[in-house]
Amino acid sequence: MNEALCTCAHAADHAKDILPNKYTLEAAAELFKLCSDPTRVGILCALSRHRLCVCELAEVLEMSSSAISHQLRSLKQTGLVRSRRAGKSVVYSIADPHIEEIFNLALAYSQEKQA
Amino acid sequence: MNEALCTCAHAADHAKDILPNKYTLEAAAELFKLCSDPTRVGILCALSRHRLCVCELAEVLEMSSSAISHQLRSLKQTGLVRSRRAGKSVVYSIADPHIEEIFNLALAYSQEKQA
DNA sequence: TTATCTATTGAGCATTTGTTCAATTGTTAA
DNA sequence: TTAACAATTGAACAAATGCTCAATAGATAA
Repeated sequence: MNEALCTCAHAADHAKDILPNKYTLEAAAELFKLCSDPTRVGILCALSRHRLCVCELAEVLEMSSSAISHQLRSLKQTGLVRSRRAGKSVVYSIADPHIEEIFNLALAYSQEKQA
Repeated sequence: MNEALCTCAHAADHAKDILPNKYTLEAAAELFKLCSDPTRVGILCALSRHRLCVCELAEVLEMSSSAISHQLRSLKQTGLVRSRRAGKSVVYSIADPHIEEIFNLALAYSQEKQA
């Protein structure tokens, strides 16, 4: 930040021009952050095949309902999942198919690279 | 975890069967985590157009070389970027075009949603 | 050699994150 | 109504994160 200006050739000038603004960078980071935790990845992965209630998700991921519920909260707040009450249960599903596409692409990549 | 078993209908059984294993979920999360910080998003975004050295990146993103260098370290360790020394400078570039694709998809989405 | 520019590294520190636990709210059935 | 199941919430706390600052290393030129 408070450093002497770089004396490298200025490809930087063009890079700076085309860099998306701060808010776009933050929005993209925010989107990725939602997928940056194994628990949330598991939730999104499970929901991309089935609508599931909280306790089902808890069972699938072998975690407490409370932990799942906390994570669902962030996913819902940012519009990645939606919920609907069904009797005692609350059923969650993926809200944005666009996200699902990006998500599955990355998941396939990870699965492939692992092998 | 130590809770009474869910008595919901068992769509959970199938969901559990097709859920990728723990390591795949962690690998996917790890991949997303690298893109989950505005600084790293900015770095990847800039590098997807130009090869740039550390101090150029510092200039583009208006941050200290030290901060940039720290972030480049994680990006390099996980194989998203590569580096090459060029005189006093070290020039970084995107290592994996597959990642670039996923990344740009998410960036476009964020940019669109913002408008 | 010394001086200068560039990059990396590690310690320190404030902030954020993800979980557990306990309490509470919603819904249904006895 | 009361009891049981399902979900949410908030406090607490350990772990991880991302920065700054200062020291160090690498490369080049005087």
